[in-house]
Amino acid sequence: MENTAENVRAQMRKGVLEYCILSILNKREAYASSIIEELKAVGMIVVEGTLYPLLIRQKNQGLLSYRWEESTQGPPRKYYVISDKGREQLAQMDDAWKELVETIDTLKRV
Amino acid sequence: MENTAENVRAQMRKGVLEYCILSILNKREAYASSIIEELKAVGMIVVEGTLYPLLIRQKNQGLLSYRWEESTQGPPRKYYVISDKGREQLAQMDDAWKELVETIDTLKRV
DNA sequence: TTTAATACCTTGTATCGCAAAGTACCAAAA
DNA sequence: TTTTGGTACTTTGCGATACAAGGTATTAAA
Repeated sequence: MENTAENVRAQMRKGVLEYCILSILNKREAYASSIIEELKAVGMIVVEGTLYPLLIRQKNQGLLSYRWEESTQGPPRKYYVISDKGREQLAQMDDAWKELVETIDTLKRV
Repeated sequence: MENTAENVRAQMRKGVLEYCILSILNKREAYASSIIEELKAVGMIVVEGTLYPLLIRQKNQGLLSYRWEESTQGPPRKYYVISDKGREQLAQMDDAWKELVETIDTLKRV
């Protein structure tokens, strides 16, 4: 049972990923590989085996829909689009996130 | 599969609990029930079935030690104390937490 | 037609938090 | 003395999440 710096980060990310996905899709449509790229760019490594099931879950919950689009460089891409319900969920998550940040801040101070 | 506001909060807390415990114990020694009280006070409900195994895990990792202390009102209490290794881990977690907060912030903006 | 790149998907595993139930100690009331 | 209620610690079974690893399919270039 190791506890590297990487493990610590992975641990902290738990449960926040869903929030990140909705946040990304709230800005623009995207397909899985591009989402992974964006997350990697901000230092949040996510692997395919994590992302695909997550997208399917959110789609099944009605938070997302998707459409196929041809690519000039490879197989067709599944572009995900956030739904009204997804935006409601995102608003809730924004609140929950703010609360969490404040909670940690309070805990450290008092 | 419901998605109430409470579920959203519970989701977000995942993985952050360990950080909270070390943060609390870095301020002062505490026993499980008092830790639950403190977390409840800042709006972070945690139940016994979650906290006790977590404390045992952290103790087994050498992040904490404990000592028994008599109570005037009930059975003896197991006071947990953070160790040097625990403080190192906490420092790593502080960094990881800051990074995560910045990451989310970046994701929302760009 | 083979190879490389891109993209999507599935399976098995470990871990985490929760719900629920159980054990034990102590003091005050019956 | 026995019972009751409060406090505290512990365990078991479950559902959900992320990861590792491997698989399938499409396209274009060699």
